[in-house]
Amino acid sequence: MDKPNQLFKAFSDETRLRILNLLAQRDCCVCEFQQLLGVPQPKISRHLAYLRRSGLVKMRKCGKWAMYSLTPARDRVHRTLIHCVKNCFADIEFLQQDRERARKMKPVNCQ
Amino acid sequence: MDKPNQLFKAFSDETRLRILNLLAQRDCCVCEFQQLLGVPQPKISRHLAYLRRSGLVKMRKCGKWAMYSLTPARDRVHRTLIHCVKNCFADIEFLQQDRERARKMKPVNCQ
DNA sequence: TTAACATATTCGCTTATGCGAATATGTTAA
DNA sequence: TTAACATATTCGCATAAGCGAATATGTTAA
Repeated sequence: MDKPNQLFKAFSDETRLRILNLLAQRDCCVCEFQQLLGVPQPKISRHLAYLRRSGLVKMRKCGKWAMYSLTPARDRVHRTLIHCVKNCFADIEFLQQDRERARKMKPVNCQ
Repeated sequence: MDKPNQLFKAFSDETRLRILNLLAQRDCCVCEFQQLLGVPQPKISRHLAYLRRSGLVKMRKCGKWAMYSLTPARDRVHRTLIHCVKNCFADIEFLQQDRERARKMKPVNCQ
């Protein structure tokens, strides 16, 4: 994953974009993505693995949960794309709804 | 092309990214892309058609040439991604080399 | 009108991508 | 230790994406 287009590719799938959109708001575990996005667990895990390989997210184990979060940006492209996720989606309804649902959901009990 | 991930997908191919990178500097016709990128003409035309369908570039006929240029950004994501092309590629060598080559090439004679 | 140039598109093929189903692994709580 | 929970991975398949070769179309200049 050096080629800049690979980074764009990581953002080019709807499920991955929804995952990144949620992570821009707060850390989540797999079962939270599952409930928030209404998507089967293997599909979530697959895309999280892709994002991990792309260097966009990292995972920490926390009891029986796997907590995912965004990594710090490595270069300008990375920084800009994450900025985009954080700031450009206000007018995209389904992404705002995902965030709203996350705001209402009690986060997993994990320190 | 409404889904935001479709826009990222347009940037996720190396040839298309190189085309957009050149267009961020100046308008080009197909035969210029061909020389500047060292890529077969049908491949260039195919990716330009893709970018046109994505609403990222527009074309004007000019004699026997087809001059391509970036379209004005329609929304925040579009604006941010174009900004990224214009400003984030300074440290990506092969994209800078493409630009440098374009700077040295005498543009097509077209008003 | 013919030749050379510029561009777009079609075709057949190969590879990449994404998916659901099934399954494996690891963790916690009873 | 057993059951329930949480997550990751494998498999087989379907579709998408990208490619080169060939060809079609349109334009200019001789």
